[in-house]
Amino acid sequence: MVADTVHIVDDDSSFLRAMARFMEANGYPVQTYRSAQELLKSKDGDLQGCIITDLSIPDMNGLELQQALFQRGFTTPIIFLTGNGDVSSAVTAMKSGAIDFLEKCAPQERLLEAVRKAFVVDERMRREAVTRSERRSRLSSLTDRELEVLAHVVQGKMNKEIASELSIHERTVKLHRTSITTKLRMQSVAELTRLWMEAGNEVTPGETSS
Amino acid sequence: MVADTVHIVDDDSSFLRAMARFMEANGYPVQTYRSAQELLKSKDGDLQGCIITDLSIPDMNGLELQQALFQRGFTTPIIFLTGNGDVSSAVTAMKSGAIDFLEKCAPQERLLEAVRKAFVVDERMRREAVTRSERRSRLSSLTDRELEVLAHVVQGKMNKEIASELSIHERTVKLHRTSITTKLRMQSVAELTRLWMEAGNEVTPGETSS
DNA sequence: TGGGGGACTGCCCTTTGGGGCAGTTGCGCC
DNA sequence: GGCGCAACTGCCCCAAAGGGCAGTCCCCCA
Repeated sequence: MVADTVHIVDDDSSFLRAMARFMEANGYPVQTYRSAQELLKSKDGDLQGCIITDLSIPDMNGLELQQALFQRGFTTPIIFLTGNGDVSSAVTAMKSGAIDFLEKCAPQERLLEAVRKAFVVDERMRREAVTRSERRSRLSSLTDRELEVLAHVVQGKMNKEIASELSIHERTVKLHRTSITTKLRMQSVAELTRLWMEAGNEVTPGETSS
Repeated sequence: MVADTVHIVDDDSSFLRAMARFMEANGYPVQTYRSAQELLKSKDGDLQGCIITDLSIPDMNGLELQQALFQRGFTTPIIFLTGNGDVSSAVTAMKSGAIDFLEKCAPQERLLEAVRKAFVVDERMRREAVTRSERRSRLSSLTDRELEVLAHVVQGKMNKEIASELSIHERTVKLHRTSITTKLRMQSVAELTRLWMEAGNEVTPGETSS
């Protein structure tokens, strides 16, 4: 798949061609689809870049397409471009996270601006997803027991506390900790805490055995 | 100021009265304003709850009111309710963070739903702002030097490293650390790291010696 | 002019963390 | 049955953290 493509969905093929030419003229790789299904089926991996769709397309309307993409886990930013837009649809689309909702008569500069913004958003979300999953996978290299110990460590507990709460010996806790820091290549509690939080984990206080 | 009020802005006084009655009938405290200025001036502290505004009000339009509130630091959720809405205004409003953009002919249930959502959002933002500023103020009880040391601590550096980077003695670093943990009432690096991050500070790697 | 606070140093002690070495147990797998 | 792996324990050592006590500067403020 080509990186950062403008995916255009519209059943009006002359409009589709014109829009494709316009985007290409502005330096964007383009892929066109005559229906929502066509787009959903063509998902080779994922859709990178952004989607420009008409509100009323043959099989499902644009809002349904938006939902369908969302449910399939796509986060590709969507720009609605429609001839017959109404306030209600526009609001629904925006609530669901659309980048913009333009009428076909809108100035081209508005559209280009939306595309630029969409690309920025896509890039950011993509990058965040990568680092998040990278952190998750690093954590998943730990055994269950090690994760359990780590959960206590990031709460700032001492080895002896962890030991008593897990009903194991302090020496064993130390052993898990060295294993954790070795696997994750982190020496300090501060780094572990950051990794833990940035991987999206919650720091649950638990019972502090006073 | 009364907690969790529905603030209604509209220049049509008969509509304003009707809407006020409707909201009160649904159990919400209400305050009414005949213009944007009236709302902006009446800000006794801050506006708690949500704002329902017409798009076209005498002095400034609803979108301008939204901007004005934003610039004054208000985060009160806004619901637009308009008779003559167009797609473009709706999109602008939603982009700027409006909770909803309804037409006056919309079913009342939609409006109530929007108000409920707005209240939830307001409550959440308010709570987050409180904890954030609470954390900030706790950090601000530290001296400059202590903050400097803390910045190094949350990077997971050892006392001797911090000492050499600040060109002071290790004993002094320890001293600052005890002062920090005493003032903040936190014993562990993990807790300090969390506080640091949740207060919105960045953990700047800095130069790791060696 | 004296007092208080912040930053700093030096000595000395205890607790905690980290880890080497040696060993046991239990589980799954070829 | 032998092998690897995870979990676990015990002993021993060193390094780092934490902190008490005593003291020095320096600056600001009553």
